[in-house]
Amino acid sequence: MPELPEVEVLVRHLAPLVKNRTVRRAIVRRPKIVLPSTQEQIVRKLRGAKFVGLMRRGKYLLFEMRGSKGQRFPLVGHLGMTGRMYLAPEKNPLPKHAAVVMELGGENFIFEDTRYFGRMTLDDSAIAALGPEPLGEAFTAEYFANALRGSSQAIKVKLLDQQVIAGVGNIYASEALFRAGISPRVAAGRLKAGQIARLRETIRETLQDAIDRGSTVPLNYSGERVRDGLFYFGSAPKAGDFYEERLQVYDREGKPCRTCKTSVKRIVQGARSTFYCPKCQR
DNA sequence: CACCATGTTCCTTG
DNA sequence: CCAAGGAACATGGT
Repeated sequence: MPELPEVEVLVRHLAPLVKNRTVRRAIVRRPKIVLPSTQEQIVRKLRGAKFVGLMRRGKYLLFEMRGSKGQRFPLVGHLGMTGRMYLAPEKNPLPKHAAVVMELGGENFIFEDTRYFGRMTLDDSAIAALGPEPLGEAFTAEYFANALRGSSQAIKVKLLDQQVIAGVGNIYASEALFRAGISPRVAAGRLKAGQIARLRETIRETLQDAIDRGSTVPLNYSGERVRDGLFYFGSAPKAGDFYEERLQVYDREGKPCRTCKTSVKRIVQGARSTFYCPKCQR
């Protein structure tokens, strides 16, 4: 579920649910998930702590906590590839891959992650290393041009560099390049000023559209499979029963480009799939 | 069985 | 030292 838009939607969903709640007890079922913190540190620090606020930075969730002695501290979450966070009734059995559980009284805050690539840690150093927020003011065309200058790396690969832009992942990188009409294989440093400005725009549009359309997973696990906006590749439930096409190229290998009908191509860059239209993307 | 998967980090290579 | 490429991590779906 995890690129910037998914994390943003999750944060908006979770923030009012956790605000002012107190952690009675924290359980670490998968110690790897809290690294570089230790299981003991997490358990000790979270006992009696209260949720003060919740923000997103790149693909990270930043929980602002107030400890039992009044001290503020950050709790940093990352969903990895398969992480999910939600509240569930305390009587519910814990899911198979529950990595960290916080008992809130009546409900549990559950961080489950089948592949265990995610994080829930007290260490916030990763945040400082991130590039600007693509939807924020610091992400200007000038900044972007500067960040790309001199790089021989393919632009698609460059877009995944969290030190350049925070939050773009493998799906939206392909999507933004399609919208900009730019080939994913061009060296980042060879883009013209106009293309860079255009790509900056399409990155912002792509991410904002995804946020506006809602979540890619069911966010509410506490009821009977309440699906407040479940969709993923290709389609999204709208207000009615209709499904709307969501992605233009990602995971559409061999399917017709929605613009020109040319077959969408899949290539591998940096050991990851890239999808693009060879005709629309020069 | 083979291959693929929304992410990040670490190792190797040049 | 730096940039770039690719494997590793761990589990599940097709």
